[in-house]
Amino acid sequence: MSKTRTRKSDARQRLIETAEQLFYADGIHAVGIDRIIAEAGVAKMTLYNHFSSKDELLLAVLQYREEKFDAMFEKWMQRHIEAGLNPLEAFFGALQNWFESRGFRGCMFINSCVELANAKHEGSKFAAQHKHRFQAMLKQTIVQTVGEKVADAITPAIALLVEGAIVTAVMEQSSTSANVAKEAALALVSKSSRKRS
Amino acid sequence: MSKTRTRKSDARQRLIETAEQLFYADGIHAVGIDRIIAEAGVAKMTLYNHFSSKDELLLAVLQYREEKFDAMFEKWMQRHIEAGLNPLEAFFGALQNWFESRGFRGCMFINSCVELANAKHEGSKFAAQHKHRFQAMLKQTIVQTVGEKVADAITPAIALLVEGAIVTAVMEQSSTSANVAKEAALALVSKSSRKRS
DNA sequence: AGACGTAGACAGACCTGTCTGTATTGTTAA
DNA sequence: TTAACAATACAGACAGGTCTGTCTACGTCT
Repeated sequence: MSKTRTRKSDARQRLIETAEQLFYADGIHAVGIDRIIAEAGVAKMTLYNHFSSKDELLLAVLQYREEKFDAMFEKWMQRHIEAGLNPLEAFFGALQNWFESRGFRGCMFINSCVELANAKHEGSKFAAQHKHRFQAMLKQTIVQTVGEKVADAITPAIALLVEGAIVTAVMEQSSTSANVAKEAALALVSKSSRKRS
Repeated sequence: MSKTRTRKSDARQRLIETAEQLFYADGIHAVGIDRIIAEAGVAKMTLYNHFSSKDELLLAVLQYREEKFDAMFEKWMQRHIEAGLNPLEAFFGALQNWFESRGFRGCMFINSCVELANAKHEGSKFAAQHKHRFQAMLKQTIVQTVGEKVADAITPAIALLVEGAIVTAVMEQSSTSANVAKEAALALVSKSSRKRS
């Protein structure tokens, strides 16, 4: 309760959360160690006791970000489902919520890949894996709406719409791409369902 | 013809082309002035005589990149059209050519926006404008295939497919997203044409 | 002579990561 | 209850490198 640590490793979590905000807002290269420790209120040696390098901190940040993002997205989707939307519509509703959330600056995993500029970097690998996991979640959502067969056929295309909507939301500083993607996804669903029913 | 300049401003062009390659391959922050001038074989003062800052060099690079990219893309499309594809199919063929080109690392304009992390930066603004110009070109392509009415309705969605395909090609280190986007675009076209014809 | 280039030292800021020394905590043991 | 100890955290100097941008002095072409 005094000015030093309060529990086992409060400092570690504070570092991760601070770094996540800074990396997301300003980019990885633009944020130095000194700024992270200053804003986290932590000594430099504490950082290097928990993480062997900035890269390792970044990796912990990405893992944390994935958990946090997934939880946030699920919550938004749930709200739309409770409002009576079907799962796929709820997905795009959540996407729009995200685009309109404070400080939105695109997908941290895409951004990290771009900044790292090296597919072999652990951060890039993790980002690629995240995209697979996210697409798996999207596929489950589509399965719930149109069944396994149709979902298999159209999930990759809808995933492209989603990625495109994210990038476009950043570039245009607008959330309208979520709706464009939703309408296109529903069009693909209806076309694909008709063909197979 | 000696070891110094050969014409009016050979050095300037060499700086732009060198910086373009380096910025695209490794990112803006990761590439320092010293490296650019070393690889361009130019003195530092020559750079600062032509450009007042790194940011201004970046802007010149983005302008050059747009011209170069447009020319390259047109050439690829033309080749597919000569092979008998319709304009929209040719567009996606060119997209795939791009994804498979040596050193492909996504869209430099998206990447710049991500790295600059500031929508007010001149580079970000230029990148956003480029996207509008590129989408206008895409729309003209769609008009040629399905007419103005349908094009108006589906161009934004197809643009999302294209952006998504670019990002996915980077993340997955694969060009297959070009085909996924093409099939989805054709599906949207056929659905939209049927509805209106 | 003047325009344009080269080479490279330099300032001042910032970067990552190491190191020393001190303070506060919880646990263990007397 | 209190003394001692190990963990953990703090503050901040430091090394060695990189960054952008400025400056001087010199070369080479028209």
